[in-house]
Amino acid sequence: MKAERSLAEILRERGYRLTPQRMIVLEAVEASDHHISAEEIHTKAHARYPYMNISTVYRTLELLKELDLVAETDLGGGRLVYHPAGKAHHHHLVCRKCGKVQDIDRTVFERLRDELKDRYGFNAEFEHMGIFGTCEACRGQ
Amino acid sequence: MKAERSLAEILRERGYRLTPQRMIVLEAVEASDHHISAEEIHTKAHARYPYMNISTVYRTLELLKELDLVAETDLGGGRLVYHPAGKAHHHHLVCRKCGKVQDIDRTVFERLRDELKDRYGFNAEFEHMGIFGTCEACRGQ
DNA sequence: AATATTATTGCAATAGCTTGCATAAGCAAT
DNA sequence: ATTGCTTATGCAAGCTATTGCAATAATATT
Repeated sequence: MKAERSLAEILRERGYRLTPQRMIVLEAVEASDHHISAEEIHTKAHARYPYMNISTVYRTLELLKELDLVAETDLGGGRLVYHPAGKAHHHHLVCRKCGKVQDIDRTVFERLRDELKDRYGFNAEFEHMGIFGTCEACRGQ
Repeated sequence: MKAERSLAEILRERGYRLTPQRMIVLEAVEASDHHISAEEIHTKAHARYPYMNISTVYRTLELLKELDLVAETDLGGGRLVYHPAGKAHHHHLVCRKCGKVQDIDRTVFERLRDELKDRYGFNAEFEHMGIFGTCEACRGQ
């Protein structure tokens, strides 16, 4: 059982402040059932709370990433998308042809991580990777 | 021995045209000894040939990627960089702390590629990946 | 060599995201 | 509750990259 810690608590112990904007951005990401873009977050958040600027949305997302509350992924389409961090699936196979996104387990990267560590002493961050390619259905063009 | 095929030839057999702009962009990438940004390419190319617009540079780079003559990589810093394709090294370990970039062999991704293929039927493109993390020297902060 | 066809370019507008700076507001101490 | 310190926000400007469209230029045909 993981203790639920409030956003206020998490922020304050690092010297950050709780603001309505931060609460609302986080809630918007958590409320969304799909990967949501910054623009969508802004639209939703602004409807609830008019004092909500797009640059604040971006800055808040940056902060929530740092706090490991939100994850950012590039699924193509020229915009980054966001979802709550800490879910089971951690990577995304993105088909260039049909656009389908399949979520996969993080474990597939573990062997590669180890190899980069052993061979180059490099500590790679493989989190919420968008992996582009061609899905099974689209194989033969 | 690989036969050298001219740019004109490669373009024409696909229905594309040879233009001074295309020649000069390709030469700028090939002449550069490091990863070069679109803006740098534009500056160099414009000096040689005044009829050279930044949007043409971007469109030409897109084309040269498709022709496998040029590779694009995200090494951070908010801009994409380009280099001639088909060199031995294919991926790049980018240290978030000191910014050092270490080029590595493509083979490290082969096992992962196979695994994604076997488990999900997914044909992943792992080419010229920028892999972010922490290098050996920066390990202990 | 001139003409027709169609790919390509330049320009300007636009999209997504970031940043500097003055103002506003959260928090701690009184 | 008020004050003071410092973080956070809004605004506007700026950066990298993309796109629609009219003008231009490369190729194939005559």
